[in-house]
Amino acid sequence: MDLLTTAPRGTQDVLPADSPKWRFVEQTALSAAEEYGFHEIRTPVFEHTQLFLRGVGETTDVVQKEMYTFEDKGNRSITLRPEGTAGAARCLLEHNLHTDALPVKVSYVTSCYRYEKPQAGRLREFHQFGVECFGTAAPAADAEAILLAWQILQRLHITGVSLHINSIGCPTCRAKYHEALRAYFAGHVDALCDTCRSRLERNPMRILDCKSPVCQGIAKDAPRMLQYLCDDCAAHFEAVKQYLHTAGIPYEIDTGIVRGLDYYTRTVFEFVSDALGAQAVVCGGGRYDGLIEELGGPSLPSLGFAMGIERLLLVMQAVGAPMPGPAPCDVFLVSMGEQASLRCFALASLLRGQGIRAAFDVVGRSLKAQMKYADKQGARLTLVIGDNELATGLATCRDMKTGTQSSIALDDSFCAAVAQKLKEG
RNA sequence: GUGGGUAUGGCGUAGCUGGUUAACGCGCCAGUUUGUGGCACUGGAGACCAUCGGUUCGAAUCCGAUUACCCACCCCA
Repeated sequence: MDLLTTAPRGTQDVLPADSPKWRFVEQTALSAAEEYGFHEIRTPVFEHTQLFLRGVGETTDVVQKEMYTFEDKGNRSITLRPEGTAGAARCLLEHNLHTDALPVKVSYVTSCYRYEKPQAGRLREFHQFGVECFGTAAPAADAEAILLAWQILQRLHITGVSLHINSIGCPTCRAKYHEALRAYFAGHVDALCDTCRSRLERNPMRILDCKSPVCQGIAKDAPRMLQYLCDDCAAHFEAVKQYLHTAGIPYEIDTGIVRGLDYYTRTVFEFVSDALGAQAVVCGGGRYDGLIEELGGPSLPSLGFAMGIERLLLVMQAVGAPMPGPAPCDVFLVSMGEQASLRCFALASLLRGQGIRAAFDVVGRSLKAQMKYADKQGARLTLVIGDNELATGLATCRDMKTGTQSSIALDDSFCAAVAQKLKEG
């Protein structure tokens, strides 16, 4: 393997042909969020390791085996962010944003880092668009965030996604439920698969989601979280569903949804695509009422969600959603000879000053080769300038679509004349 | 971290019962039009067949290891 010409495992370059797609997705998400009152923040790529240990949870897979953690030269333990919420929460507390009118609503586009085994839709460096809404316990906020996610998917023309929601309760009722689950599965320990047996202690809710037919058979009759929700949690969940109903968003209750990050409480949701393979969750989020306090802040019930940009792009590709490509050249100035080249150089600059995408030959190619190149760049117009044109002060203008040619004066009216030609085309 | 698959010029592929100069399409460069693109035709550049090692008189073709990618588990965006 060539270390100099091969990017590290699980990373991806975004090439010129694709960057417009990225910008389209990011801008669509960010501006939709803005309509909902979420304003962009930018936080560091790395944070103190401690933040993620506390925020994400020490028992989670993400923290235990997937973080890029290192010591800097000042012997501080530093970690490349594995997700966006913890950093956003830290930012909120550090700048006392929560002392302003609540809720505080923020959005972001960030790169995240997780040391995982890469596969389709799963990278070591990946990008998330996310929003966080700090400081409200009301179910309307849950529904609003879900509606925003839904809106973004619509605007990206992503079809074939379904919304799955669940409530995992508050720490109190969840603990009771875990007990009930363990008691139930204890009677079937021997039949469970190896992974599920290890899940029994760590996270028994995961067993409900096991792919093994045997485990599924056992899990079928297991108690459900929803039965164990305390009155407050149950009422909250009901209200969220009511808002969703009002918004006309179709959803299904999926008791298998258990977010893998410790901070989640009550509402959790996922948007799942039917066009992707195993990594089909395109958006995931939920409520995290205890996180801010866990980080040393005040009690500040909050929620948020994140979308994987690479995954969004994959689905868009799969469902044939329209995506922009690189902007084509408007005008290509074909030059012959050194004098003409100097003139084209100046003229191109003038056109660019008017917001026209102009290019000229910087290779020294033949007229024919320049024409060919202009065509490849998608130029709508070519302007040929050689000794004749320099002498007469009239450039030959060729419409690349129709092939018709005309003259454009190389005087003060030049830019306006070119702009007019472009408008006609 | 576990299991399975794949690896040939820039891209997509053929060749793979081992045997002289590794083929095709697209792309790139040039010519057919010595001041004009898109089509067509002609020519050209570009690959020690992922890497390392082994079997053999001889390997892109067989074997092993490594790496990367893909798929599934796990986990998640």
